[in-house]
Amino acid sequence: MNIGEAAKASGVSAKMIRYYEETGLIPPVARTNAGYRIYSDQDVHMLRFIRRARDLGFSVEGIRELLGLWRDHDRQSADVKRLALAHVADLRLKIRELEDMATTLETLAACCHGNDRPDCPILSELEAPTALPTKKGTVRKLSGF
Amino acid sequence: MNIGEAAKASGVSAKMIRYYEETGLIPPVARTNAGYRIYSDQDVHMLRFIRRARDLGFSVEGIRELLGLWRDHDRQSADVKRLALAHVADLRLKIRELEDMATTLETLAACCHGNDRPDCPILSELEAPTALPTKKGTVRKLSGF
DNA sequence: ATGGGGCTTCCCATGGTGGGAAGGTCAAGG
DNA sequence: CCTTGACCTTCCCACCATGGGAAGCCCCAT
Repeated sequence: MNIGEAAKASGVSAKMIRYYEETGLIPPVARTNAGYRIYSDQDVHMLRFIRRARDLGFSVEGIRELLGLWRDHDRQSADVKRLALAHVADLRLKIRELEDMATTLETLAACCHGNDRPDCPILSELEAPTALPTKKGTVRKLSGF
Repeated sequence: MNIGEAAKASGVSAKMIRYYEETGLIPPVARTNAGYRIYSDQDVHMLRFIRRARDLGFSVEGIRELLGLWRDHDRQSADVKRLALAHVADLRLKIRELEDMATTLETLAACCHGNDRPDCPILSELEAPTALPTKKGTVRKLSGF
């Protein structure tokens, strides 16, 4: 199977497949005499695994660990669970950060007349923060997503 | 005021201040004979504005628009409100995506024994997705945050 | 006058992803 | 057999916002 077909079959773009190979997330595949990469159904299977993990928000590093466990038939499911729940914790943290931003902004917007006059509490608050419902002292750093 | 002092006073790192200047988010400031940047209280005021907007998750482009309105004393507060609410919509969308990922993973983790045996529904589902509570056909692309 | 801590610019890296150029290859149809 | 178009290869560049670090200059206090 060509890289294009593998891409279509797995949902991972050809560009990304090459990238994953280059960075060692997946092992180099066989080549034709002309240098074309050849993919087996097994390979596509793995690519779909990766794709699915990306869908769930795992970083490439996280996927590296997942793949390790996937390939290790002596793995302990507790390890997988730990990995998954750690990722959930990351997600929930990020969600809380975004939630705080959204509610703060909504509160401000609700105070804004939204008319043709220039006075606007949103800008005022950006100018001089007045300790609004943003708890825990301004999170901001989107903690590396 | 030196760039270092301005950074401390505004909460924006010196590196980022230079970057904002370079990319035209803020106008170039005056320099000493030796080429040192000099910041006025006004400048620091603007930097704090920027910092605060970043805290609320605005992109630099978004901030560019906000700054435009901020400087425009004939602005209409409706424009600010529109900008803010559009951003809230982005945030909420992103939140929903992350939420979906988290609940899917939690559901899977709940099905995993988490013991020393290798069988694990999390890996199974990554291998061959079985239409779990991920609504709306796998969002995945973290829509450009 | 010297030393330490600023400042300057410039380059590089991150993480995933896409775009595109230059060149080789393959298969189908004339 | 040759052309054409669709594929493949590698390589470089861009994004966004941020940090790290080097080389070199500058300012102030001792």
